[in-house]
Amino acid sequence: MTSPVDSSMTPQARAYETMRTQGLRFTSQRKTITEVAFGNREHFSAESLLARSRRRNPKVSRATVYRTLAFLVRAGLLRQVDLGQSSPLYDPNFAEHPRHGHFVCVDCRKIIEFHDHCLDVRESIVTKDHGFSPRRVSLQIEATCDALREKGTCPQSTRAVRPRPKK
Amino acid sequence: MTSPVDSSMTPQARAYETMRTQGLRFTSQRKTITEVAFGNREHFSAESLLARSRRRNPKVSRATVYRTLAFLVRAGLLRQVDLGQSSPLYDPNFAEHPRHGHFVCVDCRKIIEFHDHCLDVRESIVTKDHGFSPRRVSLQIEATCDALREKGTCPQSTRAVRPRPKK
DNA sequence: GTACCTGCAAATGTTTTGCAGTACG
DNA sequence: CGTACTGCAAAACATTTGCAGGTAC
Repeated sequence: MTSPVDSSMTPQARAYETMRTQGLRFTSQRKTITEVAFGNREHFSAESLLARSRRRNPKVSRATVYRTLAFLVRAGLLRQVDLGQSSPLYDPNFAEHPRHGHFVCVDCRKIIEFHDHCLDVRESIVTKDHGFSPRRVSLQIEATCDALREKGTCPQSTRAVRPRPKK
Repeated sequence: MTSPVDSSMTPQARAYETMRTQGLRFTSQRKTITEVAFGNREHFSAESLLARSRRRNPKVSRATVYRTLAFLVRAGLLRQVDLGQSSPLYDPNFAEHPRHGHFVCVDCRKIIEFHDHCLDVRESIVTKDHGFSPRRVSLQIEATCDALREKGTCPQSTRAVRPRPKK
């Protein structure tokens, strides 16, 4: 559930604000974990979040990482996405782009985010047709990169790309 | 990868045929597990598949269930779907309806399958626009059941429904 | 000062694996 | 008959939890 926190703020600021609002304590561990989680746009695993957090603040424990991840997901700031890895990833771009889907490149395993308004509309229509009201949509497309197959290099392969603006 | 086995056969027959083609042995355990997996259209967990298989054939072990599940997924006959449960489910309808998505009712947790050709088309276009060729699409929509909210009962709630025919 | 939070380590739950014995073809 | 397959139990993981001590407020 999204809390009633100003959505124009950065996810990191919203996390702090939500803690304050709910009377949760602002510990150095929570600060570090939140900073690292929203420090860039990459998707990350719990384990890599722990490793990166510990580099900044050795006091961070695995248990606190899991507890903070659960909080951030509950707060609607982070989304757990399952892209076929052994453990789920967390998507820090969810709060700012709640409707994007993911391409997973079958060749290089890179994750590319995308958004398409027509898909949103059609998904909503189909859902209504079946007597439901949509709450959360999760679309993953495993795909091969055309440029990679033709030229042997994958132009997208550097890192996750920001979703295109809505048309 | 789908093997070069006649796709007009039932998934169960295709499983046996694939075993034969690959020179794998046709054991009573594999027979039981395959029968149970494709015995109805419900999605199931590894653990429930084990329980149901053992009811028919006490010789079935947990290890063999996991090994056979991996084989059936590799053969393209079963699909692992992650619908937010603690462990993944397996979808026996995948071979016959490879393009369907899933509604997950937020209220009753029931899983309803659906298919929409317009979505297929739009997904394909979006993927191509980004320089990819789609291989596998996975669409889950968490939703609330309108009838449930209005009348207190969920008409869909009996069991997974077969996808609608393409329009 | 006192909840609330944390780290630790043990518990949990799921899936995988090594190995000695079994049975399919 | 040989080799692939199986069951068992242990191992390997990922995640959660109980509890004693620490700390934000």
